[in-house]
Amino acid sequence: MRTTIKDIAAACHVSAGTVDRALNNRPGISEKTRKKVLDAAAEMNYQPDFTARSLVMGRTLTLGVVLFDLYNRSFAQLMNAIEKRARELGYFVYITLTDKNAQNERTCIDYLINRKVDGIILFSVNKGKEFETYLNKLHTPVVTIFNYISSDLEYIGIQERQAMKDAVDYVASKRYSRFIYVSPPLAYSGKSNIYTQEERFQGFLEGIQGHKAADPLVLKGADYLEKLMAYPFNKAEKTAVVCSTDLYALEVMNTLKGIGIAIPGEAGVMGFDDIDMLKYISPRLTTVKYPIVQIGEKAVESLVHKIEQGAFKSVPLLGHEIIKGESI
Amino acid sequence: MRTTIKDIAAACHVSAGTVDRALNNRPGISEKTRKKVLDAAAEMNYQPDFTARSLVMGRTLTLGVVLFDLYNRSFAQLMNAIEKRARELGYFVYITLTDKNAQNERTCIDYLINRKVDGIILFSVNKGKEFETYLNKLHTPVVTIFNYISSDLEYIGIQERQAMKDAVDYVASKRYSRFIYVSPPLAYSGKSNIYTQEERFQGFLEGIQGHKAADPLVLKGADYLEKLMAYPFNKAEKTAVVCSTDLYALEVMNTLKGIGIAIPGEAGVMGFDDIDMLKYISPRLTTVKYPIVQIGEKAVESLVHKIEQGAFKSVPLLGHEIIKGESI
DNA sequence: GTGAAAGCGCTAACAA
DNA sequence: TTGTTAGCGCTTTCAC
Repeated sequence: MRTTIKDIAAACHVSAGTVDRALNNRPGISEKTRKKVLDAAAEMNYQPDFTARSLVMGRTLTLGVVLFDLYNRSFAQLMNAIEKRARELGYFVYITLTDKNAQNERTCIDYLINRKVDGIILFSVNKGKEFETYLNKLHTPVVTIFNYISSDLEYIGIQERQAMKDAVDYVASKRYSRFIYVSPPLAYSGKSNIYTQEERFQGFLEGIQGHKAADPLVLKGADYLEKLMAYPFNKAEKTAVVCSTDLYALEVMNTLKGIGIAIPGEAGVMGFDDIDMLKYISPRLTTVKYPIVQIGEKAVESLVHKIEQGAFKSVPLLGHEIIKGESI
Repeated sequence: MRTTIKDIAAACHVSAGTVDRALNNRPGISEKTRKKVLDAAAEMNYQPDFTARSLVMGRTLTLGVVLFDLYNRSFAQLMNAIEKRARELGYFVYITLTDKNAQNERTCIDYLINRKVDGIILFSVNKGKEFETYLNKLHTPVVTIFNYISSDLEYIGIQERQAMKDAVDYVASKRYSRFIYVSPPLAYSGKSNIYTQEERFQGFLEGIQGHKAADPLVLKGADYLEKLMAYPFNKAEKTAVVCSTDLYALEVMNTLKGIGIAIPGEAGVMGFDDIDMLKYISPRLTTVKYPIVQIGEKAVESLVHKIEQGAFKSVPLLGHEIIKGESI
């Protein structure tokens, strides 16, 4: 059996309370007994049982993360940052993946609550009043990232809309007269929380409004590549394909290359995310970069602040930057 | 306050024991009271407290994963697979990232133990007798992946050596007369557990032995790209650059492109891992594919089998396959 | 079939 | 300064 506080108490001929005082640096104990207990604990290789501690304290020193999956590079980087910062602050991390399934997401959150996590970092596909109420009744702090849910909930992210608008401005400065917007998730509009995608789309619309371009072709849904192949690209009127994430942009580039459209000669491609793999891909994708690692870190910090100090450390929307590649 | 078993007991005028019997489908309770309790529980929105249950049962239904980081694509895919399978089997997953720091890794394992995880999936940088003893004293099942530690510990992986040997055979079939091997982690030989890297290297050595090639240039350490640039590539004697992972292969390709060496004209490049990003990169990297998702799934299944049935579900080394690209 | 009581390992309030 | 006691919410044993 593992050494318990009782074993130490017996070995030192003191009570469990005293052992607790020594072990956890609590006041009201003499240096002498403290040392005696500490020595015994070390010798007996005592390791505290967090399960028991959690039960009595009602805290677990654990954060729950609810994410779609780890396929997207950004998610992996995000998760990495969260785990790192959390452990620096003394917290463990439960990772739960929802596969973008709303029902699944609810189950994940429920389970995290049952396991008494001290806080939750939530990248949600759920949204709406009912869900909001549910979250607020949790009595467990939640910080949302990327997909905004409501102003009642702490949120950390970037100015998605402005970022995409800036991207479009940049594209326009390169004299493109026709625009295609690629964002398959928009097909889930209304059904799922795709706030981030919707904001980017709005930013795109606002962006092209400023420039006298033809009505854009908007590609929502999984068949975007087929639609793209049917599009009449032509050198006289250069077309810019603006994508809501780098992954789509890469697919677009592959497809265009496949049908012999020169990039950026005939068509320009704009991404969003600046995933780290881009450096191996040519032409270098022009994209929007934002501080994904910081988002993870700030989310943890704000959440822990709430847990320990009672209030979130509110974080202003973080900045972004156009990475000028060769694809536009 | 959350509804507890006591609340239900009070509401139903029964004892806590009876509620427990009803809730957990235990025998020794009439259908009538069971229904009454279940109804009350549903109505009162009862959610069991895992912390308390864990304390008394000594089990947490939680698996701990110890990984380097999530930067490598394969790790992210692996983690994704582990979480998915684990939750299918009713387990939650603690993710802990070690940054390849041996000390850190020990701390992670210790903490996981204190939190009473039911099992650990370990991708270790530690190794050696002392570490082995430590792991064996844990009384918590451990399954190791990739970096083999000892035959006393469950291990899931592929035939790394044979896989690299096959890769070299394939390369040789393409009439390369000179070989460079790239594996920066080999610089940590002896210091860190780099079993996987060492096996691949051995496979490489065994591989070229069969083919009358000149002594290979082996690039260990972080300066592999500089060394590569200084290498006298020449068209008459084609050189194959065999890399221990795709990430190095991509760096190599970037560097070679940078100095104007044609691939595969002057130099061939061979990878290992088949990360999913390859499909966006040209020339298509020739590489070795292995079932990373399966490794994650099998690790979970074997571990859970051990936890629940008392014995690991021993898994034979999984297969691999050469993906024929255009880089060799 | 059900209730009462003990206890998992720890913390915290109150006595001494 | 120290010991004692009473839980945290649940499971489990043993009476009845």
